[in-house]
Amino acid sequence: MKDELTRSSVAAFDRREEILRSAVQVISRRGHADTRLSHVAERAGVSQALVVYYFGTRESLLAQALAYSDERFYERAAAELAKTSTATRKLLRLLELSCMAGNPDDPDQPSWVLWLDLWAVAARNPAVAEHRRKLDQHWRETITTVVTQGVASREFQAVNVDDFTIRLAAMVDGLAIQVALEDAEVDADRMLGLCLGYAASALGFAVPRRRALRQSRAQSDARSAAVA
Amino acid sequence: MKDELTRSSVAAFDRREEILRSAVQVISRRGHADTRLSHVAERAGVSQALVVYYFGTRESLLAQALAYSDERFYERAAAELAKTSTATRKLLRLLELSCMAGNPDDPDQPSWVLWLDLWAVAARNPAVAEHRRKLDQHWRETITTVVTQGVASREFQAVNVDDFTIRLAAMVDGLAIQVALEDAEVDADRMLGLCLGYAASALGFAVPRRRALRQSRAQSDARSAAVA
DNA sequence: ACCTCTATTGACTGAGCATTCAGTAGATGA
DNA sequence: TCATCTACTGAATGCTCAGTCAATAGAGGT
Repeated sequence: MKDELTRSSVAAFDRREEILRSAVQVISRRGHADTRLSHVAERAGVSQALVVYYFGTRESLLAQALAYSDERFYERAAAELAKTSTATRKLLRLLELSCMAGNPDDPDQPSWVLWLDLWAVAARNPAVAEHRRKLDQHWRETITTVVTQGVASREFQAVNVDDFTIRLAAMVDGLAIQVALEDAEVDADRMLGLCLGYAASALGFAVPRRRALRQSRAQSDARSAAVA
Repeated sequence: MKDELTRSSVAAFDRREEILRSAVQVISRRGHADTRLSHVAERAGVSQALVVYYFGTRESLLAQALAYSDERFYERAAAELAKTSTATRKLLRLLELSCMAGNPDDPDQPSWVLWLDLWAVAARNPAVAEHRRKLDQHWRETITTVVTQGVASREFQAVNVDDFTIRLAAMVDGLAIQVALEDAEVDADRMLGLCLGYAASALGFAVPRRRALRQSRAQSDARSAAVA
């Protein structure tokens, strides 16, 4: 599959993305700080010089890789939301997506570890910081929209939407840290339960029984297996 | 003040801590990844070789600096708690301490930026991960103890203490990210308000009017000024 | 007076790595 | 068939740094 594309003469526009995907994987495994151009090149099956050819500098490559990774996540979330109708289901789905901390090897399912790097990098790199700010704002707007819809449709009780959104987003981030760092108490399932519980009690809706990560997990495991 | 100690013949045991403090400051400013032994040495006013003499490797120095920084924070928090009696006041104080994202130059008041680095490093370095896990557990136990006390004394309504603790801790971490990265919506005051609001509604106590960060801020500003 | 131990340094080195460069192979088009 | 452009490479280049080493100065002990 890969080789065909590589050999094909028109595959040029794929290269860039292929390198980005490789970079995401390498960063996930080794961390932003320990990611070398040579690692990325090797994983992408190209020369180190080509990576520079496309991205100019290492810093630029890494920044774009980080951006690529979480943009994919938001795209996916948006797509899922569009397929869902009621606000309650939308919120549920949003939280489910947030709680699957994918294995670092599947580039389509970004792992939370990358966020840890993103935050650390954003703390000193203004360009990355700006990008992160935008993504975060976008994310909050997504939540806000869903909640507002739910309040309007009487699925949710009236709340201060801004406060709720910021609290929920923060809780997700905070729990994600625990999951990413493999805390003994908090795994992905617990994380989902805690987020769901908070949202349900703040918004006054009932949590559907047995809404665990089973289905999503099975799905993603299948994909990982297929890839490997 | 510094010079006397440096010149003194018995100051040897200070060196180590002095270097650690310098490392904390450099990491705060430049980030873990961009911290060089030479920077730390320069700031501590010693030779680069001496830093290696005390800490062996760069990695070891940085790990110990991170550890040093947040241990100081917990020590301070514990001391403050001991001075406070009612559970409500204890919780208030805990949250206030969590919400002052100190300026990176004051090593006694660790800034949240360091946590971002700590998390990113912990994701790949098992030793750091282990240390972080312990600290986090300790932190949760602190919260749990206060809440349990409050429930027992009827200051708080009965809750699932474990769930509450994890949620609150996560919320603090998540909001801290925003504060550290200078989000437009969330600054330290807003952070405190949101945490306080959540705790108050979950535990059913009343938030004291006008409990902002003013006093703590003034205090810390004064100290920073004195140091500079 | 001599030894030894500790804290400290300046100067060195060698590895690792991003970036540069001079080129090649193939496609496109005139 | 020649010129040009794009994708791509291998091999240099040169810099940055962590870690080594041999040496010194002073303190304490004998």
